[in-house]
Formats: sequence, structure tokens, C-alpha cells
Amino acid sequence: MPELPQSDNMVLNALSHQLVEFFDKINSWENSVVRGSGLSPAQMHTLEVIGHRQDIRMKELAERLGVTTGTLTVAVDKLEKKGLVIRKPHLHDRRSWLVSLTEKGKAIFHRHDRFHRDFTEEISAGLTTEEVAQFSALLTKLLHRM
Amino acid sequence: MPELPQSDNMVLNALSHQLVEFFDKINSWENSVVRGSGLSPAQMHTLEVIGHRQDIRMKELAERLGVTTGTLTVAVDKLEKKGLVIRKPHLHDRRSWLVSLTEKGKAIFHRHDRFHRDFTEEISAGLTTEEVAQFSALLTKLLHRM
DNA sequence: ATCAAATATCTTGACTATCAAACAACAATA
DNA sequence: TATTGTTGTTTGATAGTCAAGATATTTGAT
Repeated sequence: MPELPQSDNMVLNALSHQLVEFFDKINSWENSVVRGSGLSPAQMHTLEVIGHRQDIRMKELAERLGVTTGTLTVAVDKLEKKGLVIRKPHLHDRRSWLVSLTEKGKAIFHRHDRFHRDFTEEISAGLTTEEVAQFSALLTKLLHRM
Repeated sequence: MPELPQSDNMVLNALSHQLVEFFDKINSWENSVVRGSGLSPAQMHTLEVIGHRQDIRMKELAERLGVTTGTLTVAVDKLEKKGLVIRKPHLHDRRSWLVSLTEKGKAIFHRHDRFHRDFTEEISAGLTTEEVAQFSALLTKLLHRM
């Protein structure tokens, strides 16, 4: 197993802590924005995933959210009661349901998406256009390995 | 209010969705790692904050975690029962308690910190040393505005 | 020195999120 | 057809969360 040079080790250590801080700050921003919307963070996240992939099976939705189908059943029940999502039977698999956003759900989804966009603009206001492009390119490489 | 050029707008939109994806992937990685430790994500996060700032007041800990002191009282009760943290009276303010990690809590904290370090190393393995330094520098600028 | 206001923590009640396990309906395969 | 696997639901237990109220202590203004 090859050893990293000491300097690389220190950079990685610093980066690790930066990532933790970055994550925490995004997280608390997200929470404070969501709390102003009448939905819980988990509910908003559910709307987000459905919004990016309409007519999604319960099973796949649960996987993408990282919860069990049991948890999801209850969550979707509540969102359906609020009129934000709707279940439709799967045409070819009668065990399955497809979940999608209602118009009301789509409105919330798009508003939240705009919040993300505004947040991104705000935090990158200290960067030049080139630096933003650079950051995005590096992020692409990182995402490939995750 | 100045309008951004169309191309900048598109870059920001892309970056916004990249950040969401980045956040989600870190989140699910973190959750899967934590679940293997017998602690909940919230409990691990509490240990992390205490670990970085031993002898912290309940009030300040609650603020850093983004929860009310009522929530924290219950959380610290449970961590204390597990032998991971300990409350000590504040020397100069008899209303206050200082919370710190026990040896057992420190062990868990350090192990988790190493997980973060390994994760960082893994995802940045596709980057050159210079790119890692570049990414870290850009992150520093972003963190300043958050 | 006294007293009102502010602060730090804890308690309680209500609600949500979560999982695991057991179950029912249906699909896929031997 | 009979068996095995998959999809979604239900239920019981535990944890996380907040708001509101209670208690003890400190601070600040008279």
C-alpha cells in the first residue's frame, strides 16, 4: 500500500473537514428554508425526488430516499392527504403503484428548486465566472466516484 | 438589479443541481456508515460537535446542532446513559452544564473522523494533487459566504 | 440591597420519522 | 402447477423534534 507524501495527507485532512463544514452549512440552510414551508425536511426531499422522476414506483422511490418501503407508505399517505402527490396503479404490474406530483405538489417543488438556485448564486457571488466553471468541473469529477 | 448573461445563468443552474446531488450522496454515505455503529445520525452528529469543542455548554451545543435545548436535553440524557458523554457543572454559571466526551465517546468520534478522511481520499482519488488543492481553495471562498 | 427581566436548562405533550417483522397480493420461474 | 421472489402495507417500538411552561440562576436598573 503506497504512502502518500505528508503534504498530501495534510491537504486531504483539511479538505475532509471543509467538506463536513460545507455539508453542515447546506444542511442548516435547507432546514431553515424548509421549515418556512409547512413541510418537514423529509417531506420536501420526497417531493424533490418525485419531481425529478415523475411516475416513480414506491420501491424505487424508497431506494432513492434511503428508507424502507414501510416508512415510505406512511410518508406518501400523508403527502397524498395534503394533496401534493397521487398514487396511480402500475399498468403492467398490479403489485406496484406509481407516485407523481399534483399541480400543487409541482408548485412547491419548483419554488424549492428556485431556492436552491438562489442559494447557489448567493454563495458563489465571491467567485469569478471562471472559478465557478472550475468548481463545477471539479465537482463533476468527484461525483463520478461517489 | 443587473441581469446575468445567459451562459452564466446556465452554469449556475447546473451547479445548483450538482450541489444537490453532492449533498444527497454525502448524506446517504454518512447514513450508511453511521447505521453500522449502533448510533443514530443525530447522535453521531452530536458526538462530532462535542468532539470538536470539548466542555461545551448545552445552549451553544443546541445552537450548533440547530435544535432546541429541550430536544438536546433528551438527546444528551441518552448519550450519557450510553456512557459516551458526561455533564459537568459550569464553574462560574450555576445554571449551566458543560458537556464533554468520555473515553468511549472519544474513540467513536475519532473512528468516525477517520471514516470522513477515508471517504474524502476515496472520492478525490480521480483528481491530481493540484486539483485537490484547487478544490479546497474554492471551497474556502464558498464557505466564507455561508 | 431589591426586584424585574433575561438566561439556561429541564419537563411534558403532540407529532413525525424510522426500522424490523409479519402479512397479502401478485409475478416469475422451475 | 407449485414454489420462490417481489412489491407494497400494517403494526409496534424507539428516536427526534418543537412549543410551551416550569425552575433556578444571573444580570441590570433602580
